[in-house]
Amino acid sequence: MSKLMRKFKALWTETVNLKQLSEYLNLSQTTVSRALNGYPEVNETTRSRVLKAAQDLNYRPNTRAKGLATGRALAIGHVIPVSNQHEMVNPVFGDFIAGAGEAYARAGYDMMLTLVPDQEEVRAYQDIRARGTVDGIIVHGPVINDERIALLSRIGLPFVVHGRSTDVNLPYSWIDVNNRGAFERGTQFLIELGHQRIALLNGLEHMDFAFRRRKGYETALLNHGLSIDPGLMRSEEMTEVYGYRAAKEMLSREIKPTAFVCSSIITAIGVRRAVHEAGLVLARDVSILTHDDALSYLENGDDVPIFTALRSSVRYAGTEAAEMLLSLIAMPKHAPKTRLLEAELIIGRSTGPAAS
Amino acid sequence: MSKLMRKFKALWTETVNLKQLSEYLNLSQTTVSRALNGYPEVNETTRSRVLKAAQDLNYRPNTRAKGLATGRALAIGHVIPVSNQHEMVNPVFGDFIAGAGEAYARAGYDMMLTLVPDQEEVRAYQDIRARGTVDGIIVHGPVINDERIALLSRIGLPFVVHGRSTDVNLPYSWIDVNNRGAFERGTQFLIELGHQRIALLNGLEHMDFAFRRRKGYETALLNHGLSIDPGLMRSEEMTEVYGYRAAKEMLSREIKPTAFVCSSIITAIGVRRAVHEAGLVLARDVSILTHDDALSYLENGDDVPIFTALRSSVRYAGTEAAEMLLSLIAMPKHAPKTRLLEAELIIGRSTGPAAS
DNA sequence: GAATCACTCCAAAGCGCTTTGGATGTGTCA
DNA sequence: TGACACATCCAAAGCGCTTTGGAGTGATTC
Repeated sequence: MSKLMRKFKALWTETVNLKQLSEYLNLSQTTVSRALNGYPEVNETTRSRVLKAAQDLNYRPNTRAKGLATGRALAIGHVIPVSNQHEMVNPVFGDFIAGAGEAYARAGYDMMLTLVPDQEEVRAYQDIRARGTVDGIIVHGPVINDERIALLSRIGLPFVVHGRSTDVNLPYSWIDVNNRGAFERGTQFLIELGHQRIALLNGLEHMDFAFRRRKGYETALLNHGLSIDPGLMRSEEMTEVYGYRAAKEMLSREIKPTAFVCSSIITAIGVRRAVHEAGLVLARDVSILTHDDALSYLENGDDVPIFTALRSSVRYAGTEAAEMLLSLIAMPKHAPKTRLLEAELIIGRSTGPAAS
Repeated sequence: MSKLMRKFKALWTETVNLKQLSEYLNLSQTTVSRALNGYPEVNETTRSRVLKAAQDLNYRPNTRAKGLATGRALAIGHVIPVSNQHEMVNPVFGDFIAGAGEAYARAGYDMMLTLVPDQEEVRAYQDIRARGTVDGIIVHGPVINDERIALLSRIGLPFVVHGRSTDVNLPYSWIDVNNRGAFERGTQFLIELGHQRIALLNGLEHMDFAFRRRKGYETALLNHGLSIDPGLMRSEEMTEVYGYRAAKEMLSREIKPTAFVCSSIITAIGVRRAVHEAGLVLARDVSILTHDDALSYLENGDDVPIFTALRSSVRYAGTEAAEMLLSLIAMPKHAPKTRLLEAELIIGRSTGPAAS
């Protein structure tokens, strides 16, 4: 090990910057930078010298400086709306992030999180844009007629929506599950099992996904000549207690529903609790069908699914969304991309023919 | 509106930078910068002129440039280890982040997420340090004798651990629940109800929290002259199916456990399913006690808790961790801070006297 | 032999901000 | 009146990188 190298080696845990690296190599910063970034105008032998030295001295380019110079941030923002009334963190978020994170890691991008109270949305997005910390963002939790879409288009920040927004007519990029189709299919499945009184325990219906699910549910009922009974429909934050309470109430009626369609496994678990407590048997007396985001910590059984479910991996959606956004950033003038995922109907042990 | 102002107003959705702002004001960049950052050497009337103009022109300092100049990133990193064997995203993560995010927002910090495969940890942390994207990090999911702590101390990046690491003797900052104390107390509670055969469905015990919980559980047993039966102890990823399977197996034995201590509500839900399926009645035939992270989407009932639980809000822990880290960054030469949170014992409807 | 070219390399400008080290003007005191 | 402090402002350097516009070699071509 040369003297010079030792001198630099001493800095090992410190940060070596481009200047130091180029001094060590007796090359200009220009050449070193080009060698590292794969530009052609540098001799291959020098390039490998540079690469070796960078490795040895543990060189990492400073992200901020690089960003300043290139105008790109090499980071993607995830903006999660937090409502003051509903202080709930979307349980789906962790898995989505995990999926997206993989894609970012592959592409060398960082992931930036911002929690935005829903009154401050406009301000927040402008902030993000102006401060230039990210090259694009993923929009979470779209509602019906979501104004963020117009805003983001206007300020020209690339974005992909996880979900869609009914009543927004601008073109924009999104990835979504076919919620309507899935719930129509699921409901139909129950109808074909002979169920006539099917309850819907939906999420908050100003959220676009929940709105679509209700449409699907209603479509199936109408298609089979069943009437839509508002008394059998609920729309709330999808907690366990919500499922429990709603089911308990409905099951205490004179005329009970024979099946429940839930928007979340967690809610379905609550329904199951109410069913047990009422002394009823699942799949025999009462059927449950639920949407299943295939969350890693909440898998729906294993070989034998617990609940009959409409399954769609939110983690996969995360990876896909990330990749869509990255390619959007790479080709800014490209038309918006969209992607509709189909949910799979999984037959589990929570459904059976309607009790006669 | 002046001509000049209109010219700038046109840029509204564009970004106005310091130079443009200072030209608009006929002031130097220095003065404008100082005015905005509250330095004393600027006339109060000019300062308010500047502030007004910044507001009008919608000026936001570019984060990267600011970071380059100041050496601070104004961002905190959250590093989540992802194991290849266990592709699970910690369900606790969302709530923790929500809590931390609040603190960051108040302090004007951004939040940066990095998913790190566990073989690449050393490299990843050095990367983070060298690239300078964050001023400090929160370490998630500490294991026993976690080598990240030594690494981070060595490279001199401020950090706070969410949890602790047994067998690490360096001083470091952490915030943790008193897992051992909580599980000792919980187990003792069951013993006092007359339970003798108490099963433990723990998380993965190389994780520090799980290790501590087992210690607490064992301590309580030993304190009351009960023996430790490895046949009643499990250590796995805390899923619903895990709880179900383990409980189902144990309840099919000749000599059944009369109570279960679970490390997660999700696992407890699985146990409950097995209990029902075995035709047993909760709290009468079998008791369940669980740790409860008070997750927003998985609340343990409402006024009447479903499960008797050791409750500790992970969201609160997030806020506290963030604030600890921020103050650590503000005062770098300060001694490490530590914070031990006590879990609250909540009596729910899942426990009762041991069946005789 | 001069002109051209490809190949390597470099000096310096610039990204948008902070901050150092003055410069200028104003008031105060002897 | 001059000396000094104080208040207010500015020019320019610097943060670590990329990138533009050459410069210096040999080798090739006519």
